[in-house]
Amino acid sequence: MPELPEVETVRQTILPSVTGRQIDMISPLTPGVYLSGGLDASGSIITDVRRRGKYLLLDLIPQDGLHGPLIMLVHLRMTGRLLLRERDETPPRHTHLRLRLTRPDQPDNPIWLDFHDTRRFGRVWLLTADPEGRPVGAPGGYDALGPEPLGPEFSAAWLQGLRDKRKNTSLKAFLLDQTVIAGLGNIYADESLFAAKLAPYQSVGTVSDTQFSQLVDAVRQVLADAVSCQGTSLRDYVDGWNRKGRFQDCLMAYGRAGQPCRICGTVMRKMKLAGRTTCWCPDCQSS
DNA sequence: ACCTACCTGTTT
DNA sequence: AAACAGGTAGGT
Repeated sequence: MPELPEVETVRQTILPSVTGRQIDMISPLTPGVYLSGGLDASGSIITDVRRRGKYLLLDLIPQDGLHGPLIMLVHLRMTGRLLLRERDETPPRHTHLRLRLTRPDQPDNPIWLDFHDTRRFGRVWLLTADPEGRPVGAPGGYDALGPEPLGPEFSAAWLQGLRDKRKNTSLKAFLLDQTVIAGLGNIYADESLFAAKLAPYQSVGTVSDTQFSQLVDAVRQVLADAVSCQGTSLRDYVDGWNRKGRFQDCLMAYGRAGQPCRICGTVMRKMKLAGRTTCWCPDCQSS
């Protein structure tokens, strides 16, 4: 489900409700989903919610004075959700972790934050933080993440520097590689290539400097638009208050095979690339 | 770079 | 019954 715009929207929706609250109870409901590594989050105060690629990081300060800062690292994978609740209702099916959160000055006015995941691919890790606020011992992909696409290090120069090493890979596979760009998935890779007017099967080695520059602009534009629409809700995705996004109404490429291109009217096509269904306009994206 | 596995639910 | 779904890790 969630790519950068959806994860960012979840971050923004839960941030004001959880910041400053204390985790006064933590309930793992399904074995294997919450990996605490022997650490204990209960009693910690949540001081911030950050995002890196498709990961969310809840910054925690333990109150026992015995431990340094902790980070609760969350990856929603395909169908994960973080849901705020104002009542202690029975956890719905597929709820795997529940946090009870109170304000230290209002201990009798709790809210709950549930991790819900139909397919159970998602994970929540509890990790220590290093002095720079980075998680220690994060799962494999985290430390290898490439630049944030909406940040300054993501540039045509960065992509050009990868061109030789990755010359034979398709642009689609390139954009899905989290070490190249952190946060794109199947939807926004297709949307970015459409916006850049580049064919998804074009090999990286044949992309010009000008085209890389167009691609950088396209990725930034698409992601910024999708964030401002609070993400794409096709099936499962909702924000922290169980609300759908609106970007599904703005899709130009993803899921549009067989339908007319919204620019030129040509019938959109699809092919399998990097193991994922890929949709493109054979006219606008001819390269 | 490709496969398969991990899961459940929905659509064909 | 089979294919497919927003993702990633592990093996080849």
